Amino acid sequence: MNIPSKYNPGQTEEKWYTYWMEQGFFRSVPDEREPYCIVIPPPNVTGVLHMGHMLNNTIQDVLVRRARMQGKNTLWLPGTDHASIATEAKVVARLKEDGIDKSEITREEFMQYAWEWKDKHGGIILEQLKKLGASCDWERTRFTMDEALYESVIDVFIDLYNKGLIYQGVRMVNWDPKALTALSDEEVIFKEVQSKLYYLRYKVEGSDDDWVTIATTRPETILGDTAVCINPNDDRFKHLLGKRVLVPLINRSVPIIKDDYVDMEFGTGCLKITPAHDINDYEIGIRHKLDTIDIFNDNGTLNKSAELYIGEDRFEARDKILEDLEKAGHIVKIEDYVNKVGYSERTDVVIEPKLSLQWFLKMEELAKPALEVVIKNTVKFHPAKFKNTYRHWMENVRDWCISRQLWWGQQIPAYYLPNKEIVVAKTKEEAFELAKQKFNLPDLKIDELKQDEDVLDTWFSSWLWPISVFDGIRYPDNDDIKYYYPTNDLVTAPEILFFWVARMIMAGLEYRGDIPFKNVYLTGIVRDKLGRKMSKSLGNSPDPIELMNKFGADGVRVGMLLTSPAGNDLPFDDVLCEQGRNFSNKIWNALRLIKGWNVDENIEQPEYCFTSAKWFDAKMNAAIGIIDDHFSKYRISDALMSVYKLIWDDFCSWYLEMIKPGYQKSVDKVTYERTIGFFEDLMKLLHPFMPFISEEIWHHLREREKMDCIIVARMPESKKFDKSILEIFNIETQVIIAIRNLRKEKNIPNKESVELFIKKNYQQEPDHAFDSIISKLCNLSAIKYVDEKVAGAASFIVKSTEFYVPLASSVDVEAAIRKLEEELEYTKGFLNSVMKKLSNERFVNNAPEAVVEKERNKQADAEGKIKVIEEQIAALK
RNA sequence: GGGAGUUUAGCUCAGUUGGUUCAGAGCACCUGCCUUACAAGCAGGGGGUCAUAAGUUCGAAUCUUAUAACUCCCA
Repeated sequence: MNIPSKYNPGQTEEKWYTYWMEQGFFRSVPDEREPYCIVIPPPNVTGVLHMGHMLNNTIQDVLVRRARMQGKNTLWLPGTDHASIATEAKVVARLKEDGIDKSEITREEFMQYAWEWKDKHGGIILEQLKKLGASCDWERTRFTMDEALYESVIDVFIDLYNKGLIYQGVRMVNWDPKALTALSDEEVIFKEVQSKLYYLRYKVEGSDDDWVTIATTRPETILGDTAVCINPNDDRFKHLLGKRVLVPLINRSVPIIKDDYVDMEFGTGCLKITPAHDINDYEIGIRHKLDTIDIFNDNGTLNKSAELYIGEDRFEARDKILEDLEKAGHIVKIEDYVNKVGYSERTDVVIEPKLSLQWFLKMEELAKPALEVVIKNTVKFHPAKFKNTYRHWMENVRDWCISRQLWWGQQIPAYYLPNKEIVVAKTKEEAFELAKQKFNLPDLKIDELKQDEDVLDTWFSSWLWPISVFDGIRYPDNDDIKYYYPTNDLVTAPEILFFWVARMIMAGLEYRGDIPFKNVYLTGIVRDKLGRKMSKSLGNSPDPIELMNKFGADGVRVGMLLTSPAGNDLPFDDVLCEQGRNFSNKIWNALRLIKGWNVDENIEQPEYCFTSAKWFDAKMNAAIGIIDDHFSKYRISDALMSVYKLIWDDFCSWYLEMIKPGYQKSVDKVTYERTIGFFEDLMKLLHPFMPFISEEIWHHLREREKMDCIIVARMPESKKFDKSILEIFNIETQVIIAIRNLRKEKNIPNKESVELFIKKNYQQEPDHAFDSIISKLCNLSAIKYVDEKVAGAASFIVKSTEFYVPLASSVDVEAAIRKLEEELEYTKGFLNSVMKKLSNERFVNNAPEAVVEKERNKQADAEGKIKVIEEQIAALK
């Protein structure tokens, strides 16, 4: 057999992915088996694969592959969302390149362009996920604008409207003047900006020279002022109460009011109130029944209500008004000031707080049960610390603004009548009939109905995802939804805990009467080595595809998982993937070793092989128990590390070395078969983490039938095992390590065999089980059990057993004594600490029996050892 | 300003109801080895006042309180 000494993942990975697809191993349809289902957090159609997706989807694939190997009917359902703002921005930009302005084309034409764009670019991420090994059922790929999902969104809107949960209202929204749409709070990024605080003076009405000075960062908004406000406890301004002031330049008379909101320490203690353009001012405006003057157009230019600078951009207007205020003598002073300004996540322009008519969904009633299921652990969060954050949000939830001033998305099914009334219905025809009936308008013509121009927030599609992908909104009793819902696990980032996870729980409870998933695994954020978030602008994100080309998908998967406990950020470093690649190579070489052996059916199994196999069997079963436990707690990194150590340390470094036949010797059939069996089980344990190399090895180990693939093999379960052999082995390894150290110290090459004498003390019976193994690993020519100390030999002590290795060269007695004395001192100190506990009556009386018993054992061990050491020292002297 | 979380080896993190030699793992580091599977490797080794202080307890990395630093969410 000619296997290269370096594993080459590229070809192997592509080969197996294709093969799995051909055999339909990812496909799932309902049957009698227990289902296991994950719906993918739909990536945005505008995106390309980044490190966050890599982490997230690697974890999902691990869970899915494990479930599949546990014999469950496993479905990982892939898909994408339409990302209305981001996609529309891309499409608009593309049209602009072609010289087309969005305002010049119809909605239908625009939608056609958008669909073309989506068909061309929308599937990139999903294709990239295949390279990672994602075992999704691609036949079930869904998109939030697919007909079924689109209609589900509309149905839900109508239903919630009819339940009185959806309403239209004027609200202060985050307005993006470039995208011309409202944004949710989560889509606004606050940045610290070096700006100025302008102190402006307003003349008191009817006075000659009385002035009030206010401070503002946005002087252009004074044109929308409708009051000046002071704190009721502020004695400095008491004399002003009841008076009015004139807004500079336009001389609008506005009242002076008092409100607790005003911070007496900040600025001058006088606050200008612009209800149309500041959320806090808006609330004060409501409390004091102030006028609201909106001075901006939707695109951020000033409108007629501003009286001045009409048609100019808000920032140009700021420059101009400052000049004019200066000339008119209204500027008192200007200070440097750092404040936080909101920017649009999508277009990066400064957000304008703006009053606008939007559609809202009432949250309070929906939030209550959604909070309860998390508090009661019906939906479990991993890690659980996010429960607190979730509760805090759900208890302070605000109504959800669900309308967006865009075209790409589900158009709101609300129709306006000439009489300004609104009807909500699925089609224009239905709306027409409804309108005639409801408002008694027999003469109404269908063309007089005008549908709301706006679309729904993308999250208003995503929150239905675990239901709508199975068409469970339109057909609540279909086989798929009944079988797969509730799904099992959801893997996502904590950043979207609220506006996605929470809302899915609400929708699930509302439309299925049941939670959408049982477990939520929250990943961390992938950062660079310096702890910075990966971003395009910093250019600090590696290209996942290149990484996979360099280290193999298996290697990158391991790299992603090695340092990513749930909920913790992952400081990513290439060396992690390198570690993964090296691990692949280690496994590969274990295969090379075993496949290089000559198997001789005529030889008996040697004792050392029998014992080695017995030990490894126990070791593996113990490890399986640990791995299962890690998985049950969603400790994926720990599970991987357990598999890693089981393969590398226990299997390769210990077991294979133990059974490895000598140069040009053959291995017996029993040992060989046993070893192949172990290797198979190890590959099964590894498969969820490293699907490709494990499948490749699986097929090298034996000739297989077409469908006999590891991806559908049964995961080994922990069987009963002999614990005592593990304990004995631990002691034996100490002996082996001591002999290796001895060889190193004394410069005895491994090729040169030595003898080992063992002196048991305290009537202990020799245990020969591992003698042949120690003999092999340490190249001993003989092991002899003796009753007397061996003079002139190097020695060491394990527990209270003495070991002697006679050496050709003379033993340095001084050094030996020094070493023994050090050990004696340490052991005495240890005994001392044990005795302290045992002589403390309160310890003996209060501590549990088992704990006291253990201390007594420690005492006996230490005393025994001390005696042995002392005897050795005496003998040497 | 309000809330939550974190702090253990150079780095990233484990450490369950306080109780085994409990101070751990991986990586990194140091030393010696190209030993017929693997130098992408083998064998061995060093390294931490468990953020600080006080308290509870027979016993504290673990529980309590205070302090400090950092992170996130909300306003």
